[in-house]
Amino acid sequence: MRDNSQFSTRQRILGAAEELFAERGFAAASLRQVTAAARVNLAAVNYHFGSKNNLIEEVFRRRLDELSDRRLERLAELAKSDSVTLEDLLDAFITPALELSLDREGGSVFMRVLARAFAEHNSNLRTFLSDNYGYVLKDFAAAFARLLPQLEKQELYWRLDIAVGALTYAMADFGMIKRRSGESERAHREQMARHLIHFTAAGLRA
Amino acid sequence: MRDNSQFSTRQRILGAAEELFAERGFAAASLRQVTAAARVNLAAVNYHFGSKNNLIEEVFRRRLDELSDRRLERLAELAKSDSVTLEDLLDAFITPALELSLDREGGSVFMRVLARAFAEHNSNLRTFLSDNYGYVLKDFAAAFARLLPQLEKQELYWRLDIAVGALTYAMADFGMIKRRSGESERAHREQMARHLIHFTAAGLRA
DNA sequence: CTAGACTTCAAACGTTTGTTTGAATCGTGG
DNA sequence: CCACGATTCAAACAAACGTTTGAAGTCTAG
Repeated sequence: MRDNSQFSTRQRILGAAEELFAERGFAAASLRQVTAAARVNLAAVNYHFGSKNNLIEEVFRRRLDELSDRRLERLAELAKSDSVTLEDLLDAFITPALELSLDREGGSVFMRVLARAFAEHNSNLRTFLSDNYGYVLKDFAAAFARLLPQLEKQELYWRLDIAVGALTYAMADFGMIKRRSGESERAHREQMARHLIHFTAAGLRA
Repeated sequence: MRDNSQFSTRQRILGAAEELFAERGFAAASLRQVTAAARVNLAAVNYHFGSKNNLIEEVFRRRLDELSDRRLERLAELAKSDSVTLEDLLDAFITPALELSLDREGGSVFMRVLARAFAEHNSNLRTFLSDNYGYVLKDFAAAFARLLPQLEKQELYWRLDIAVGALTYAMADFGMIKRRSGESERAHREQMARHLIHFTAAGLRA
């Protein structure tokens, strides 16, 4: 359990909600569990966020605003160069997520929350994420298209879809590979990102 | 909504539960919603299954017993041949899932339920699935190891982990690619499987 | 120091949850 | 045709849910 006692009520709620959403899902994590973990009053959620749904969206906003910016920054940097590889492009997408997941304050937990959102097939959440952060994926898709001109559009979309799946699943640590005993969390995640780029680049080029 | 009126109470509950678990998740789908959709009495769940948790496990058992058998059958067939490719092996794993998802009675829905299970990180569900069906993955992993002898064990496990992620995500139809208007569900899913095998084989070989 | 806004708090609201109960109904073998 | 086990049913249980309330407490600008 993270110790957020030095933070404001708002931040403590967001941190506790993030952890419980990752562990139990959005529906199963109750506001009573969240406020107990954050050591704040139950009514604080509705005071600071209005509703549970708004709290969920705020959990995403807090991380995704920065993550999206960093990804687009890296993409913009690559646009200056004229010898961009597939690996560079994947790196621009993955490294910001890796850095977030290495953040001292529960970034890795958030990647699990993000993966949960993909499982919520018809919910408002998908709409919220697509409306607010869909442009990032669109920009990257365009960059991939320029880098893989031999692929038909439809063919490219299939492969990108599969790639996003692999990325989502892996960054959420849903897999069976456990961190080895002597290995730091950081080293484990960096290896994961390295394998992810290697694997996905090959799949896209195939 | 499927019409299961010709089936027994038990089967109707399993069908309705499968659909609602896929759509809303295990916690958010209530027994009242399930029994209403199945048009049976609320108490029928506890009469036939004992508890909600047992119902959840039974939803998996109903599909996974057969799916696991089919996968291992295909794997056994490949063992007879002496010119097995990576694509053959992936096909042995993917095609049974594809056939299940093309089943008349909601097989495609089940793949979404299965993907939900991966998001349940610490729950009993992961243990239940690993204890009862983990041997399938183990057998396939051994076959992949024989086919990719140049890869170190650890390296292979990384790639298989990523491949399982791509498979899970894609077969659950979590991605953004929608079925084209003129295209049948069957054709869409067959294309998906084809791309999946192609992409994953390249990633494993890379 | 006080007025006024901001924040926290315990308590309660009406719903909904999974589960249990005992009676009613069904279906079949003797 | 009756009896008995299997199934279905409406009703109720305590517990947990998200949300609202109004008072108590905290903090800061004037």
